[in-house]
Amino acid sequence: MSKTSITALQQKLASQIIHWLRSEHLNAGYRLKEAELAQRFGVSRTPIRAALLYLQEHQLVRSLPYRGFELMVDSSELIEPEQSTEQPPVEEKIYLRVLVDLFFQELTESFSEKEFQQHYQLSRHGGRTLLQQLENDGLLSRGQGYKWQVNPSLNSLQHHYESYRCRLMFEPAALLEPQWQLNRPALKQLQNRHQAIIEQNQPVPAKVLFQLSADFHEQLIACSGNRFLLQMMQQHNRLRKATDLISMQFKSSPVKACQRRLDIINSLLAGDNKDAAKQLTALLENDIRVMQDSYRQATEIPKAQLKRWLQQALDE
Amino acid sequence: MSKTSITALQQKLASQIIHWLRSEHLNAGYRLKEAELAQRFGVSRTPIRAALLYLQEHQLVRSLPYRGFELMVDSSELIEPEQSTEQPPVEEKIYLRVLVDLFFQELTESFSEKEFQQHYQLSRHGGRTLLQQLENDGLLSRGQGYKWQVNPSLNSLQHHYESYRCRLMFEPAALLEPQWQLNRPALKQLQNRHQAIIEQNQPVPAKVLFQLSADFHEQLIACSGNRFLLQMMQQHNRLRKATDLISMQFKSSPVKACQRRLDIINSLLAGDNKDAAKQLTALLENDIRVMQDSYRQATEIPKAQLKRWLQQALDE
DNA sequence: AATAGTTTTTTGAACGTGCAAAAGACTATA
DNA sequence: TATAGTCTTTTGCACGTTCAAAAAACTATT
Repeated sequence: MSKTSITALQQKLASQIIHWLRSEHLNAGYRLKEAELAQRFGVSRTPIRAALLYLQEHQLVRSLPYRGFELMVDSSELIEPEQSTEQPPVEEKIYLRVLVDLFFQELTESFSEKEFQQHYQLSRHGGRTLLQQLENDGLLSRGQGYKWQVNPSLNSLQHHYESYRCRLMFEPAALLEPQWQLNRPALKQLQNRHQAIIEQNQPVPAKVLFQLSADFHEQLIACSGNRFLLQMMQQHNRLRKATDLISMQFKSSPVKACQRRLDIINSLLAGDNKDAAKQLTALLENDIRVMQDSYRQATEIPKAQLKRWLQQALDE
Repeated sequence: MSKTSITALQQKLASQIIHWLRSEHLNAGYRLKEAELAQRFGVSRTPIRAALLYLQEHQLVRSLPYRGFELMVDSSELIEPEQSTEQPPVEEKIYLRVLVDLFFQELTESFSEKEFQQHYQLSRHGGRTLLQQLENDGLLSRGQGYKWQVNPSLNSLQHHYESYRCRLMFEPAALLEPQWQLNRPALKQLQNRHQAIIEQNQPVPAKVLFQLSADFHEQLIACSGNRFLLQMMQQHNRLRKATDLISMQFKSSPVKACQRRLDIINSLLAGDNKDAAKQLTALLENDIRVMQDSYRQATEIPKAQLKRWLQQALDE
């Protein structure tokens, strides 16, 4: 089995093909046609072909020369082959490093693009892209001349406070939108993930807890069908990751947090959005307090200690 | 008087210097020191020097060799020299063209970066930047492979509807933020601009009306001191420009619109934010109706006609 | 005719280069 | 010594080039 290299697009297509097969309940023997798949997923035959060859390597399909590819197992048994080295995009990691440095005020308040690149060991292109992203998210802004500035949040407490005030406006409101539409399967899934954590009474990695929270908020907003709100929610999730992970070192009552969210999910599943909105408001207000407390406590703890915690939370 | 070329930064610094002189009430004879100014504005001496030479060309300062520059008029009489060719950035014009094409559904739903560049006669770099901007604003999104897609707003009515629903959540709420702080001079200025239009009973270019509306909403949000909200408001102002200009061809009751906004300004100046928030909600709800009506009417009018109007509105 | 195999063309990300402008070091003059 | 004048280095933008991969055209096989 030759380890053919595979690009991101090809990976993605392979995955899409599998999901599609499953959603159509197709069984062994089904003939996959390159052209058809290419059309369906809006790409040319080239990457589809590569994806199929990749699936063939994993014994999921078989090439019938000049007649297409044949599905070799029933779709119900299809399992997406793990990508060899589950690569959490390097990009994101560095974004997090910047957030951390901002939290610890370890980014000189004014610096050039080059300094930035070197500090984070980025290529010129990568540095540029990241700076743009950070500017977009309101963390940095172009200074005069060749300078970049850390946005004068002084400490980033103010920044996060503003983020929460903003969320407090649109998150509960989103649930009450006339166009809001329950996505039952997605919510059920969230429900399960929460219940699992509550029941299994063991410690869970902070990273996982954060992801759960992020997915929760994002999913709720997604149901509003409003792209602007969703985009905004994603931005805020990105921003709060570093501080939230730090926060968790202080409060660490994951069960309680899960329970709050679970209550909201249940209200939504019961169709009582009004109640859910109220609970969501309370949840956010509570989060603000926790965040502010964390900041206060963080000042009383040696930086080195905090960093060690954070590093640990990110690694595990 | 040699017409020395001047960069954007130098222009900006010249302008900043003048504003600073005015704010400090400095008078003729004051000695401007390069190093000091450079420090104050966070740049090196090089661009400051260029800015001062530029001001010298306009007889506002005079170089005293080896001893600095001398202010030649009292700051109260200082007038910022007009930049020769008031250049409304080309970039923005093309952004608008794209908005228009989206409105008229004249952008094939899927295209490559190159096609885009060629269609709008952009350099590769310019095209790239613009696409990124449009992606950021949620109008386009990367498709698979080499494709870009127009976001499936089908018609962009839905898109604008979502934009308004979003604004309806955060604009009135912003006025009620505890941190909201009246910026009296700015609001007074807005008040004047509105009154001028109401009193002088002549037609005003649609472009000017739009800018007034945009500034109004932006200023109100700016008082909340919340960067996220401000950023969002700016995004939405950018997005609605094309459709609003078209809308104005239908309703064109600028006096009424100005009066509504003026009422809100007055409420705010009187310190009654609660009332202002209510009025703002009503205003936005009204705008939604107008927008929807416009779309309906637009379908009944030949495209060519609509385009002529729009072009006119943009040109005048 | 339908479909895959093969080849050619097009695309866009990454990297390099040149240049104008900004930053910074050094010098000259009051 | 304080300040501007001059020179050198650094910076980042715009543009060009390269290359893997996607798109598209063409050919071969059933």
